Amino acid sequence: MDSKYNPTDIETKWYQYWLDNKLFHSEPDGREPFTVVIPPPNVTGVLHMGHVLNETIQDVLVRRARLEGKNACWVPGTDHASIATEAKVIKRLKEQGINKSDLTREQFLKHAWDWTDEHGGIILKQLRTLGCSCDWDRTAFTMDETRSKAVIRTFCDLYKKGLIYRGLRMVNWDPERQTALSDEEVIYHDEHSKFYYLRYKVVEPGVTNPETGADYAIVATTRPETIFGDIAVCINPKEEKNQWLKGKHVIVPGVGREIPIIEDRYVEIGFGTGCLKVTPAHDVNDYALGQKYGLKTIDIFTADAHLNLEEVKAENLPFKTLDLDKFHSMDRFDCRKEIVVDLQELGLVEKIEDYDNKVGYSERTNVPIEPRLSLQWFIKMQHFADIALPPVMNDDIVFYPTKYKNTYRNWLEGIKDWCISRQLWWGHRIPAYYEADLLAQTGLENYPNDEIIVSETKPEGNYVQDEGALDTWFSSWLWPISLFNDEERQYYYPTSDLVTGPDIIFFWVARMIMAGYEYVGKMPFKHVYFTGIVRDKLGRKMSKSLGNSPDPLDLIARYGADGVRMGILLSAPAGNDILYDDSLCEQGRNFCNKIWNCFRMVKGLTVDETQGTLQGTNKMAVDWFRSKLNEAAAEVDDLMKKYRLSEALMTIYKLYTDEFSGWYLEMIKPAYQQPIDKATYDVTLQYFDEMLRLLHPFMPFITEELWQNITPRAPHASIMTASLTTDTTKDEQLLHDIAFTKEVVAGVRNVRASKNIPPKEKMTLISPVALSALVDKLANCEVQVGSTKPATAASFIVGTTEFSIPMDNFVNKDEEIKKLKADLAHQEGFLKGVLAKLGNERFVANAKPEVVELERKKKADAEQRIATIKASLAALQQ
RNA sequence: GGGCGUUUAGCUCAGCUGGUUUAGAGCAUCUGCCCUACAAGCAGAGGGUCGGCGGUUCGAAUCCGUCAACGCCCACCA
Repeated sequence: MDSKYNPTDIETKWYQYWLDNKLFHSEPDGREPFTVVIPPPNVTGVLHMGHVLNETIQDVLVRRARLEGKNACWVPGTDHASIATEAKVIKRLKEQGINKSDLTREQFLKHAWDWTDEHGGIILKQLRTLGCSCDWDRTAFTMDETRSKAVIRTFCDLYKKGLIYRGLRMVNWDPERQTALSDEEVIYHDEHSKFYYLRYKVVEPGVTNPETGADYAIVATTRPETIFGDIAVCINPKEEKNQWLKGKHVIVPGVGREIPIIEDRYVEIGFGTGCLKVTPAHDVNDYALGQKYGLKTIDIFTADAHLNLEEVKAENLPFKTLDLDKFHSMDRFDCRKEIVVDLQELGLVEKIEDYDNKVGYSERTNVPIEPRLSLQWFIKMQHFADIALPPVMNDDIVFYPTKYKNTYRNWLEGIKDWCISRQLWWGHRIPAYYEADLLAQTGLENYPNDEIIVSETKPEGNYVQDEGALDTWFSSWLWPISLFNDEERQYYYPTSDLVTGPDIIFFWVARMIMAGYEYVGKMPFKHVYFTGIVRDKLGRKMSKSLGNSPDPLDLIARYGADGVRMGILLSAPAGNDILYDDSLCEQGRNFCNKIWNCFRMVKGLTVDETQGTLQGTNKMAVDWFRSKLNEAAAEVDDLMKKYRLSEALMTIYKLYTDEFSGWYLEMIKPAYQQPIDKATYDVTLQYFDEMLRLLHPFMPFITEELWQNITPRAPHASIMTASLTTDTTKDEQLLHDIAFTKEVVAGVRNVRASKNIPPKEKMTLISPVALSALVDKLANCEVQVGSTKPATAASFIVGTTEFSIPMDNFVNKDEEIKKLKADLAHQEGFLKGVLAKLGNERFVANAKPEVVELERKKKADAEQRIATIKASLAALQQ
C-alpha cells in the first residue's frame, strides 16, 4: 500500500459495485421510509459548485438514513426548463442559420427534443462522479409522459375548480423571448438613468402657469419613448402648484394628441413636477389609472419592443410635429435617444437630470421587461396562500434556518395571481381548445370564455388548441407528487427532506407546499434545508464571466470526490453562503490520506495470536476509546438531527485525527518490531469499522474501500447497508483519568519542546501521584512517585498537581522563574475575580447554590495552585 | 420605503433559555522535528477589551435600548 491515498480508481470501482448490486434502489417495504426528491437541474445543464453543495448535502442525509436502517429513496431527475432550454435551442438553430420563425411548432419541437436527447442527462452522469446514491431506476423528467399527464390533469382540475382563468392583464413581457413572465421571473436592478422634463402645451388659450407664466405643463418621465401612448396627464387634486391645470387639456409634445388633465391622489405631492403622464398600455400603474377613469389604451410596441405607430398614424393628429415614419419600427432604446433629440430641437424639452431608478429585467434573457397588456392564463393564488401558510408558521414543515419563515410569510401575505402561460413552444401545451369557426369570427381576445373547452384530450370537432405553453414551475410544483404512483405515494409521501437554495423559495418551495396540500392533502416534505450560495473566497458570486467558478469534475480529479465533498461541507451551516477555496478540498484530501494511513498502520501490525485477553495499558486504552467513540457518535447523532452537517463532520474529523490517530493508536502501538496482542488488534479493527460507518455518509468511497478491506466481507456486502452502532455507554471516570493523563503527557512534551530534548531521550518525571503506565509510553519518561523536587528541574502543573523533571544541564533558572511568575500573576488575577464575587453578599444570597459552590471550588483550587507556584519560586530563588 | 438577518482570533464559524477555572473549533501563522502509519505528517506556541455607546443584573459575548457597517428579501413614487 502506498502511503498516499489515490482516489480515482477506487471511486470508479465502488460506484460501479453499488450500481451492480442495486444498492441505491428502493421499493416499498416494512421499513420506515426516508424519501428525498432531487431539485431537478435543468436538463441541459452541467454540474457547477452550487450543485455540488446541494447534492452532497442530500447524499449525506440519504446515506445516513440508510445506515439508520431506513428505506432510503432518493429520486433523481431533470427539469425541462422551458424558457432556458428554448433559448439554447434557438441559439443553436441560429448558428445553423435557421430562425425559429421559419419553423412550425412541430419542427421546432423536434429540434428541441434532439437537443435534449443529446445534452440531457449529462448532469445526472456527473452526479455519479460525486457519489450520489440516487435511485437511477426512478429517473424522471418534468416533460416525460407521466409528468406531462399530471400537469395537464392538474390544469384541467384547477380550471374546473375555478382556480384558473384566462384574462387580459398587464403582464411582465420579455421582448427578447417574446413571452409573458411571472412576477418572480423579474429581477430589479438599480440603474443610473435620466429624468426627462417634457413640455405639454395647454390647449385652452391664455391659461398659463401663474408662477412662471409658461403656457405648458411640465411632465417628468424616464421613458420619453412612450409618449406616443400618452392618454392623459394626472395631477394630485391637492397639489397647490398645479391647481391651474385642473379641468384643462394639454398636447402631447411632438405627437400632437390632445389629452385631458385628470386628478388622482395616486400622484405623490412634491415628487417631480407633480404631473404624471398616463400611458395605460405600458405601465402597470397607468393601466390601473386608465381602468379607473375609463381611458383608452394605445399600444405602441411590437412583441419585440420596437415601435409600432400604425395606430398613432391613423389618428391623423393635427398638431403632430414629430416624424412618425422615422420612429416606426425603431427599437425602444434607440427611440428614447432619438426622440429626445428631436423634441429638444422642437423646444419641447425643459431639462434633463440624472436619476437613479429600478428597472425590471427578465431573469433568463436579462433584457429589460416591458409591461404589456396581454391575454394570459392565471391561477388564483389566495386559495393556495391560505392552505400553504399555516403549516410552515406552526412548524409542521420545518425550515432550516428558521429565518426563511418570515420571507415565506411576507410573500404569501402579499400574494398575487400567478401568470402561468408562456408564449413558448418548449413546455406543456395549454390544454384549452377553441372552436375554429367561432374563433375566426371573434378573434382570440373576444373569444367567449364560456365557450373554451379545457380538456385532457382534444375535443371532437373542429377545435384548435391554445398556442401557449405552461410556466416550467407549473410542472415543478407537482414534482414530489408526480414522481410516485398512487400506491407508492402511500409509502414514500410526504418526503422527508428537501434541500434547495433560498432563491427558489417562491418559485418552487412555496408552490410545492400548495400543490401538496391541494392534491394529496399533506405536506410534500417535513424539513426544508436551505443552502447558501457558493462564492469565491473574496465573497463574489461564482460566474462564468468572472471565471472564478472551478469545474467540479476537475476538482474531483485533483482531490477525489470524498475530498471535494468534505471541502464543500466543512464550512456550510444551513443558510450560510460558503466562501469556496481550494484549500477546503485540500483539507478533505488530507483527511482521506490520514484515514488511509491509520488503516495502513493497523493492518501492518504483526499479531500475536496467543494473546487473547486485554491487559495493562491496552485494556485501558481500549476501554477509554470505547467511551470516546460512543461520545462522538452520540454527538454526531444529535447534530445530524439538527441538520448541522458541518459540525457533525468536524466531530468525526476530530475523532479520527485527535483521539484515534493522535492518542489511541499511539497508546496501543507495540514497541518497535513487536507484535500486538490479538485481543487489542481485534477490538481496534472493530473500532475502525464503526468509525468508517460513522463517516460513510460524508465520504462514501474511501469508507467503502477500507471497510471492505478490514476483514473479508460476504459477496455483495457494502458499508452502505451496514448499520450504525447504538452503544452509548460511557465510563466517565475513565474519560476523566485519561484526560488527566493526556495533560501530563502534554506537560512533558512541552518541556521537551522548550528544552529541545529529542523524543528518543528518556526523561524522569517526578509525580506526587501514581500515574498510568501510558504516561511512560506516550511521553517516554520514567515516572517516579514522590514529592521531593530536585533543586534544578523543569516543572509544570496539571490541575493542582505539580510535576517536575530533573534536568541539571538544561534549566535556565531565570527563564523558569519568569514563567512561574507569569503563571502566578494569572492565577492571582483569577483568584481576585473569584474573591470579588464571593465577597459580594448579593451574589452569595442571589446566585444559585451550585454556582456559589463552584466559585468556592475555584477559589480553593486557585489558592492551592498559587501556593504550589510560590513554593517552586522560593526553591528556585534560594 | 418596509421587513429580516449578520457583526466573536488573520479567515470561516460554534457558543447567546445570563454564572461550566477570567471566550472555543477548524484552517492559516510561528518554532522545532523526515522519530519505519501518515511532511497531504508529528510535537509545541502565539493570537480576541465578543462592532460602538448606554441600560437591566450580584454577574452580560449571551437580555433590553440605541447607533454604525455589511448582507438578503419584498414594494407601483413616474
